[in-house]
Amino acid sequence: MKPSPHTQGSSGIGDTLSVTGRGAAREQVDRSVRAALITGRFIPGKAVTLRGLAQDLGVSPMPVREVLQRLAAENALEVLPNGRAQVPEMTPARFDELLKARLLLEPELAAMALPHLSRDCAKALEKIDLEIDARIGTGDAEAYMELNHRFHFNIYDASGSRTFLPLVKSLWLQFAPFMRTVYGRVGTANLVDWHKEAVRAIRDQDSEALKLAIASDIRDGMGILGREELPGTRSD
Amino acid sequence: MKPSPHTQGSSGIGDTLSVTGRGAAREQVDRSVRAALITGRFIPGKAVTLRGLAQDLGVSPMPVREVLQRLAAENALEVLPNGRAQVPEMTPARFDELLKARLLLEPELAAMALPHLSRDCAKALEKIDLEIDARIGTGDAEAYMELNHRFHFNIYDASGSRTFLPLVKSLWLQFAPFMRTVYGRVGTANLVDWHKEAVRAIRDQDSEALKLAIASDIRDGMGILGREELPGTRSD
DNA sequence: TTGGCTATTTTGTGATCACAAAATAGCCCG
DNA sequence: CGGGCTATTTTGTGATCACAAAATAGCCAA
Repeated sequence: MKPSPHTQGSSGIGDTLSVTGRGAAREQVDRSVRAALITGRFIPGKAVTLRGLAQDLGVSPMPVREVLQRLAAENALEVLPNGRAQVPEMTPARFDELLKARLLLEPELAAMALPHLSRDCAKALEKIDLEIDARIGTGDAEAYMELNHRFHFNIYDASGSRTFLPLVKSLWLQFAPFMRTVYGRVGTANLVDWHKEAVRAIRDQDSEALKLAIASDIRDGMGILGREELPGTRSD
Repeated sequence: MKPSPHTQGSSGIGDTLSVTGRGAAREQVDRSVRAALITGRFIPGKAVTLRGLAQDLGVSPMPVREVLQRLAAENALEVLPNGRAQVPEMTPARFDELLKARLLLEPELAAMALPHLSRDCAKALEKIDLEIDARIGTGDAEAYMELNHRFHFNIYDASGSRTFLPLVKSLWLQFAPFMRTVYGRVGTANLVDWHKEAVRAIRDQDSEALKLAIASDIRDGMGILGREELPGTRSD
């Protein structure tokens, strides 16, 4: 395979998991592409080709088409007038909007999940956070993003929400690919650990404290970067 | 065509608009289905079939598949484990979530749009609102929903947002099909006209007043119904 | 060497086909 | 007349094909 300079090459997306059943191919493609987006393995601005992905995953272009449409609907991908799909490039305005939307929705979603979060869940979250501490400073941005994602959605998923949860997932798909670019450069260190504060709030079933912890975590996580990375100035 | 009792019959969705060009078929299907959803022409719980829609619109099942995937990703449709797609039925919990999400996002989005709303835009909005007043009391729920949608998105679209706007559009696609069911029964009368208040706020470029007007409009519009329609009790 | 043009290849799109699962209709038996 | 079973039809899914547009590579001339 000889990828052209404007298209995304085969970048280790394929996993040879073959489960037979209804909608198996599409589900496999969906999981693979979503995982690739969350960990930032797609380069913004470079086109992801239908046949390329299909070949990488060992399926026909058909299920890939459907998955790409879904991800485009979630604004994880943008389709250009020519029909090519790519991870949209980040702009200061878009970054500000994403931050604002996250701050509005995620603390609320965490509060919704709070009643469903048992002490065992808190234990599991603490374990994830310890893994994050271990990986921090190693510069392994991909592992950090994976774990951070898992921490947040271990909380959010407990909400059982059918409205807020998809919205928040869409937001994560939008900013995650960009974070990778920056974490690789800035590093993941010197983040105040609001995760521990969140775990404490969950143990105490303290809704307001949890909302504050989540909001602070978002602000810190997205505040570190963005400023030096993005061109132009932001007003706040 | 003989629709089975569990599938959506051909319900006047097709419009014989044929524009040639790249992605023309998909765009036509997309517009048609979205319009049908916004005006509540799909019955919740009844399956919408691939081949049925394709035949109604005079295209192959292929572009319909992609559009349905997109709408499923926006939570406008739900796909059952068997692969059938349908408008999800409303539940009290989902209704509350939709209301909460709208109250969080839409006033903010309107405020973002405010600087881009000229005096001419205010005039256009006033015209739409007058049309609404004319149609109110006639019991024409479909026309009311069409105009109300146009009023709100004449504001929202001006924001140029690439994050909030899609989220809000997704929310509208989720509650609109349900509203039709209720408006047909309750009627569209006795709504306090917060639209006029919104227009005034736009003329004055008063951000806080606009946010308040939008929030109040949402609360009134969704408060009238829901309570008597939905089974079970809601806590607030 | 470089700029612009053409030819080849690649890509998205829409249609059609084959297949298996699911839903429906029809039928027989009680 | 009603209920459970089977046969037919319908449906979603994945693959493949044909075509036009777009992108790339290649080439020739200045």
